[in-house]
Amino acid sequence: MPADIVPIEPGVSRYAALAAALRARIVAGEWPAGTAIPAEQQLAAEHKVALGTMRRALELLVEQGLIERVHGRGTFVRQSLSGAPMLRFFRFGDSGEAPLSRILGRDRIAAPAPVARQLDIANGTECLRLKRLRLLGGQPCLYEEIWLPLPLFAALAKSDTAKWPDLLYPMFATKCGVHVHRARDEIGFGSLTAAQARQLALPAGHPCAIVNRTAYDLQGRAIEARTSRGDAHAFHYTVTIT
Amino acid sequence: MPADIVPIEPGVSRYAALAAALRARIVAGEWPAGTAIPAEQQLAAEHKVALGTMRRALELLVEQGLIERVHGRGTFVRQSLSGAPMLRFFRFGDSGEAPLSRILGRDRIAAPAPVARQLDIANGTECLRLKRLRLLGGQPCLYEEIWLPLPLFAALAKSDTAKWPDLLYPMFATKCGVHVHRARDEIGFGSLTAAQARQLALPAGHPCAIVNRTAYDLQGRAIEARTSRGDAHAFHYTVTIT
DNA sequence: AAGTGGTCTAGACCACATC
DNA sequence: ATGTGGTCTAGACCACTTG
Repeated sequence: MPADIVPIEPGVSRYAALAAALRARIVAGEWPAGTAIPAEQQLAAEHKVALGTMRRALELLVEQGLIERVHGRGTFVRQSLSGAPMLRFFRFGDSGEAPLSRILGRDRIAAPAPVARQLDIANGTECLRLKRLRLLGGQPCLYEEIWLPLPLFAALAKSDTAKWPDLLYPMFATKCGVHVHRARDEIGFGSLTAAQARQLALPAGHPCAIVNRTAYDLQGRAIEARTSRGDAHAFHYTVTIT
Repeated sequence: MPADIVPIEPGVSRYAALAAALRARIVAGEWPAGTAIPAEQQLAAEHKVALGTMRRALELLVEQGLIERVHGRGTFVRQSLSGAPMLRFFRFGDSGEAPLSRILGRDRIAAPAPVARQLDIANGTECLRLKRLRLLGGQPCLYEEIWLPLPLFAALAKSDTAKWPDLLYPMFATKCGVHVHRARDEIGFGSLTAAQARQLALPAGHPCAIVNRTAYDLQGRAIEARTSRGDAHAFHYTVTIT
């Protein structure tokens, strides 16, 4: 055991400490998303540990979804969530085309208690509230209400929503420096209000699936609260348990 | 590298081959569920590999949910699925009490095409079909239709259903030697037929969550097809994505 | 005290990707 | 040819559980 590096915390394995250290460097932006981090050999030498120990640490970060390893090429910092993960809960008639997005409204408003709790911010903190419709093949399929805590997302308060891209998360990264790394979705069923139903071209009271999302950045801060509603009959999801 | 043991398949790592071999011995019943398998030291010596290689193989089996390792105690073959995993999709008012089960009907009937496909058996194979109500705090909460392929579950064809336990999977193990190891649940949405609604004490046409399950044994054979219906408003499920 | 799994080392060689 | 991650070895020592 190298004597110059002692485990800071008793009861924490060396590889766990290494993983935490590397995680901090990634979060700090030392290696931006998509770039390669140094080779395991070099990292092991830097930290004066055996190769196997460093590999164990990197394995941990892979499990946490922070990095990806590719045989022969290197180890890369993962991109933020960027696909259209909300659509995975629904089966709309079409091919795998990307959904269009139309912003219906945007205002600044104090976070009500449930949203404040979800975002872990003080009750009444000012937020940006978006109303948004998503369309597939010209047909509206999802109606969303999105809350973004305001000091952080100030850059979005005045830009022209008509020019926004169809996917928000990449814009969060470029315009606000917020990288969505993880999200928790809570699924339930309900029925549409008249206003919601109008947007989705469905009758009022129609049954809908409700997905309540909390999105987190690399540091683990909750940075988005979103509620999405879609036709319950289009909902489907598969889970494997063991 | 020991010369007496060559990898059977080119391109398959030694630890993967070891894992497959151990898996086969577990599936064959050499170590029943709940019992400990030999120590990693002994297994490594038996197979003439280094300790690290055997550990890697055991790690694989842990990932597959086949074994559990406990520091200081040993490595154990996991029990079959035995909880009440269907209830995790629903939030019924009560505490964490175990659900009661009432068998409403049982008959032998040829598998229709969708069920045959689900169970991967020939179209028209004879099956046991169960109708079953599950109750929590005296209130009916789930209505289930269960299909079991018949040569395998013959032991259940005549036994008194009134004496069956509230959980089926442990009975599958004791009476039929079938160990449910993995299950795939497909979640959808629909509405109750008049007959279903009557059983659940809900109005006909009431919205319901539909969980279509396929259960598999250790060998990976599909051994149960089940459709469960419950009040859509009681449905809730949480997923984390990364 | 004895036996188990968990951590760590310091090497060697292999397989894959790129230039 | 070079550099990357993946596999494998043969040890040592530590931490936990049980008689």
